[in-house]
Amino acid sequence: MLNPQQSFVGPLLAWHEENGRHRLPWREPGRSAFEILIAEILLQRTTAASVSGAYLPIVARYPSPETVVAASPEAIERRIAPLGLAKRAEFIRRTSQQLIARHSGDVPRRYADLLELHGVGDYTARSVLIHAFDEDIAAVDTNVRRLISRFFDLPPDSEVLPHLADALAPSRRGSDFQHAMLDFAADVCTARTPQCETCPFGEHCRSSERAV
DNA sequence: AAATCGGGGGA
DNA sequence: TCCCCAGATTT
Repeated sequence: MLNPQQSFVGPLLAWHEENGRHRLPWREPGRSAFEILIAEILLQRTTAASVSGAYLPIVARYPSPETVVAASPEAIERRIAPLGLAKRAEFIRRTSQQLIARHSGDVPRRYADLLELHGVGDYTARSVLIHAFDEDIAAVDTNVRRLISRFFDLPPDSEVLPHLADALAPSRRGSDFQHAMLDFAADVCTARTPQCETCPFGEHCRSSERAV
């Protein structure tokens, strides 16, 4: 019985290197913490494919909290409306106000400070820490929950799942690991018809014996 | 704890 | 048509 680093993390990172969605615009090196925060808010309950079309014009027009606050709320909402959940325009506006008032316009590096931002919950706060500040932790969204619960044969609502995901995050590769879990769950370990036949985990997946 | 927000895409 | 999507806020 291999340990999870050998049976899960290693193959997952290898799969990601070959098959990951590396061209998504918010993953480009050099993105500011604010641009990453905006991406994570736009990605809430919204497919990466959908956000990828709208992201570049938005961060080009609103690259900083100051530019958000200076703009009209209606103009921001018009750009977000095609993605659904249009109240996220107000989330972004209020969060930008908070960043200016309490953090000198910068994105804070502390989890507790991030959580206080309007529109930022546990997942988004962790995502910013992972992708903007290189923390080796994990963020459990619907994709990661599905992947981990299947691979380790745990109930999807298990409370150990976030702790397990954190423990699996490899040193200095938290961002790659998070992207790998998201991409693999979106492309192979999908919600409806997972591609178990071609899954690189094979029988290491503890759900592989059974219909998933 | 449950309701609500939401348009877009895949099966 | 139904289900799902890098969740969080409100009730």
